[in-house]
Amino acid sequence: MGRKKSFNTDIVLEQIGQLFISQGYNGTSVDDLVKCTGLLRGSLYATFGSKQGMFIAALKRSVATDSPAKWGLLIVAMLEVTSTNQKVAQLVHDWYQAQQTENIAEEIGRAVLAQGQLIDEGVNHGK
Amino acid sequence: MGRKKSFNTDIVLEQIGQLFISQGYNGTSVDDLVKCTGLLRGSLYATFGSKQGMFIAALKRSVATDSPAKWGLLIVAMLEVTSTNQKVAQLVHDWYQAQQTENIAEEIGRAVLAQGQLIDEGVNHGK
DNA sequence: TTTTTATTTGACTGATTGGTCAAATAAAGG
DNA sequence: CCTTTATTTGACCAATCAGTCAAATAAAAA
Repeated sequence: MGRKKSFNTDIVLEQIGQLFISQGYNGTSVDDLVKCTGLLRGSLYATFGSKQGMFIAALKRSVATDSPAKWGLLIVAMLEVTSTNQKVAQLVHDWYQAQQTENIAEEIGRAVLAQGQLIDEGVNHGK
Repeated sequence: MGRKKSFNTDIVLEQIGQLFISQGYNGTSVDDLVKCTGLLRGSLYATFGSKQGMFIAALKRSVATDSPAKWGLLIVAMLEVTSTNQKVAQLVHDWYQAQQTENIAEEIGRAVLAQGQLIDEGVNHGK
């Protein structure tokens, strides 16, 4: 019943996540998200409710699907969103508790260095 | 000659650095910096030229004095500033090259986890 | 076909952003 | 004291921000 959605939510969340990773949360405007998804503001707000809703949806999906984007979004969350958004703080906390990765700190650190263009991501770290 | 500065630049840079660390670069407005330093916009701009100038001055000082704030500012730089500011990219790059810390990635990762309130900073990491 | 429901469209808003600048103020030199 | 130089003050500005909403559109239900 009613009109059909004209886009694939998973693809849109992928695009949103990539933009948040490359520009940060506060460095990304809703206008930026409009341009990168090809949707209009109204559709984005109708679907996700708010900018924080867009971020949370992208973060949830990346964690749920264990996407590689997960690390970037979790880092952005910890540095820019956690302190002002309880829902995100909870999500990150829950992820951390369920975490099995051997050395999370090192994994995160290398993602940060890669974002800063100091190392190439995915390169095997020499002892 | 001329009027004397009414503030201590080192103290102001310390305050600015702390705010950038806790709120991120784009999450911190010049109004925020005005409030936290007690100076007025005009004085901040007369001294540092721009918001980026304020960040760079705080980053340079923290690296030069090897302040503990160094890690937080370098992380904010890598995630939010490096990609749009060549001067900051150069500063971060130069720091990385001169770097001697054994496992930088792990050090950075733990600072990120601490910012996200997932671990306590300075706690000795159990194997 | 008509009604009902869901989505799209994009113009609009009030608040906040980084940055400017003329006037006021204070210190030193003559 | 008067001039010169440096800093402070805070009102102001255009641009951008996140968010809203009435109207248009499209699909299913009756």
